[in-house]
Amino acid sequence: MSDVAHEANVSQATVSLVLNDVDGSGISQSTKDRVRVVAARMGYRPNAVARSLKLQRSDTIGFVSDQITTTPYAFGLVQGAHDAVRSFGRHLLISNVEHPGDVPRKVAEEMAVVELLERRVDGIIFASRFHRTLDVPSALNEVPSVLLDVAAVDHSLASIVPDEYTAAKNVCQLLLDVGHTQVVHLSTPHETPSVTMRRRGFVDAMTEAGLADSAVTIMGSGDSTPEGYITALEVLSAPSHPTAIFCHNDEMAWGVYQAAAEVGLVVPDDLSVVGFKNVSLVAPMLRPGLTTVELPHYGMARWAVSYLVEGRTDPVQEVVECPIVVRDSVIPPGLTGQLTRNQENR
Amino acid sequence: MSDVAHEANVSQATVSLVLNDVDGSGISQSTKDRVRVVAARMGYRPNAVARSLKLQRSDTIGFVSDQITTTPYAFGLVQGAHDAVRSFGRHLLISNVEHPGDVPRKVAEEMAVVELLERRVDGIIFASRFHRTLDVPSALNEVPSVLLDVAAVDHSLASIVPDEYTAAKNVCQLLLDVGHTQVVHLSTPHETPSVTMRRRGFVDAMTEAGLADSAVTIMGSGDSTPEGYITALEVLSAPSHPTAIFCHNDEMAWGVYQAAAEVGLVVPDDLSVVGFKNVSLVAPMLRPGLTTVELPHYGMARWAVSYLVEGRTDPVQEVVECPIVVRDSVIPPGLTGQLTRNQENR
DNA sequence: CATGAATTCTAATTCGTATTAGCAATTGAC
DNA sequence: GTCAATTGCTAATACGAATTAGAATTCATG
Repeated sequence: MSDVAHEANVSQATVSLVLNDVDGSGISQSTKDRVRVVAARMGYRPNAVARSLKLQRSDTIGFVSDQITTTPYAFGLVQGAHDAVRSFGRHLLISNVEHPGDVPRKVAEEMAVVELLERRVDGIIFASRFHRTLDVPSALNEVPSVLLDVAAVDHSLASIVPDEYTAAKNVCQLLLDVGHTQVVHLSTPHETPSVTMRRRGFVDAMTEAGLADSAVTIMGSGDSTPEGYITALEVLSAPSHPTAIFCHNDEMAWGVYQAAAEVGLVVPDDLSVVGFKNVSLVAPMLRPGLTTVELPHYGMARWAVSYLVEGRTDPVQEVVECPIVVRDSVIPPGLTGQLTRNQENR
Repeated sequence: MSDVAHEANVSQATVSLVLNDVDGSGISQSTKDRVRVVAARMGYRPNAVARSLKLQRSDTIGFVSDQITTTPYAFGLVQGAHDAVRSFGRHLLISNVEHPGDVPRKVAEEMAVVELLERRVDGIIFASRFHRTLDVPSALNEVPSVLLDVAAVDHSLASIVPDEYTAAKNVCQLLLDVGHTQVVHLSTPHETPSVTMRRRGFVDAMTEAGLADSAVTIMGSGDSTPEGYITALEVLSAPSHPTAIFCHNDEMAWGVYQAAAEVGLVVPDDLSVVGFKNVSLVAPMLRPGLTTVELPHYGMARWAVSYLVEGRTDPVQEVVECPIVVRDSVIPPGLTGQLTRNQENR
């Protein structure tokens, strides 16, 4: 900047005033033009580090997560945060806490936050790959922060989570609406909010339909495709099998498709299936397309960024609706044979 | 730091010397202890921005990509870069160029790089979601840079790409080794290095096996699962169908599985299938598990980071080997009925 | 022509740290 | 008791920009 100033025969202050378009600076148009031309000619490029130091603001947001950058699951979160941040002219500093290695997770998380604070981020988004309850790093209180998909034990920080309970209830209702009465919930043996809320949504939907007794929840040994397959195989091999299955997630739903094919059942003719999460690599690729619940990760992350950029600090607890994505895996029970499978599945 | 200095009755310089453990500084042990205690008690946290300004080094690496952060495909690249960077005590500034919107891609890329330069990153990794040839932003020359999965038109920058040609040749060889002679390559109508190198690998493997005449490459209308399905359906419905299919990627291979099921063919009994990319959400989840090629994205990204951290600037053109991941989708042709499908597929 | 007002610019300071030259006090040697 | 060497610390400066108080010049007015 000094070089530009010298070359344009003005002071460094003038260059700063011109390039930042400070109004009320009273620089004559001719000087402004001259400075701009010289700066362009010399290829002047502002030093954001110096700028940050002076302004006490880095135009950078920290993003701490567990496995998000690392897995193909919740990349909508990073994507939303990244896009939103860029649209505000800021940048994203990502810190993934995954391999705790020798240090316990809690310590690793705290360290990640502290490192971001040292870099003077203007705010921090603390995200989880799935909705869970956490004892959140205390250093988060030193800067505006938002919890993404994380239910904190105390509610002193703003947070945004999906309404998985209502979503689960709604997809189940969708099954009930077309006439299913024998619905099984294929769940997974974890006790995160994600899991329990989906279970509760299922149970409540069934109960309200007067089907409390037939609301069967079955626990697989995990939440992946092969685990869904194995569990579904048992369920579907039994003499009387359900006419619909509500899966904890799309991956397990795929396992259900595989198990159904194995025992000669056709989806959706003999078995309706719904998933959860709308995994882009799975749900739309299955044949027939899987009806599922969309977790609005992208929008949630955008909201989190907006919250920080707007300078808010109030501890709102946002709960967002999850839209149902209807595809072709649900039809009324007992329609077997009435539809020619190959044709109606596009 | 001044506050700490004042509280410990020393100068700011002393605090700096102590906290940075400068050797040869000649600070007495007692003073060191005192300073450290005071700093800890006051919760002193260094300002990385000021540090960067003074040291002319940000300990930050820029990561520019097209769709990586955004899609579940090549997340191994971000993951590797992130982990490597963290292990060196640095941070990653991610800039995804995707929605060019009103500005052309080239301009958007150049802008992304320039923004990173303004933030004084110590180096830039310029990555692509898939291996392709690009006219790379010229601003990359102003800072140490590595091209990841990008073949630049000129070779002035270091780059690292997978050896897709050899990998393709090798998987095809694997099919030939077990006895297949009627092999079809299911490709996609793009002309990126990824696509052409896999095609060439296929053709060369076939030619070297004396099967040049039966080396059939079929182009789908795209590279996704449904597109693979549609194309495979045609291929497999023909009176005489191949005994093995080499797919451009895992997603298309899944489409082949679906098409096979549709026409009553069993994988691998009636049809062997190999994919490419080892997509974690697909290849291991298919039944039978898909034999495919692993693109070593994680390791490539780590290499790129190491290159930058080591301060290298030589324009190496690294080409890395892609391991084959053997699962259960390949067996010799003509074994139909000899294996009981349900049992051997785990 | 003097005075005040407006215009146009600059000098000086600041942000928080790293680093070097050098000062003061202590110790050692004779 | 003197000088040199050593120990232990500090003052001062720089990094690159933003910002403010005010200087220098021009203009308008009576």
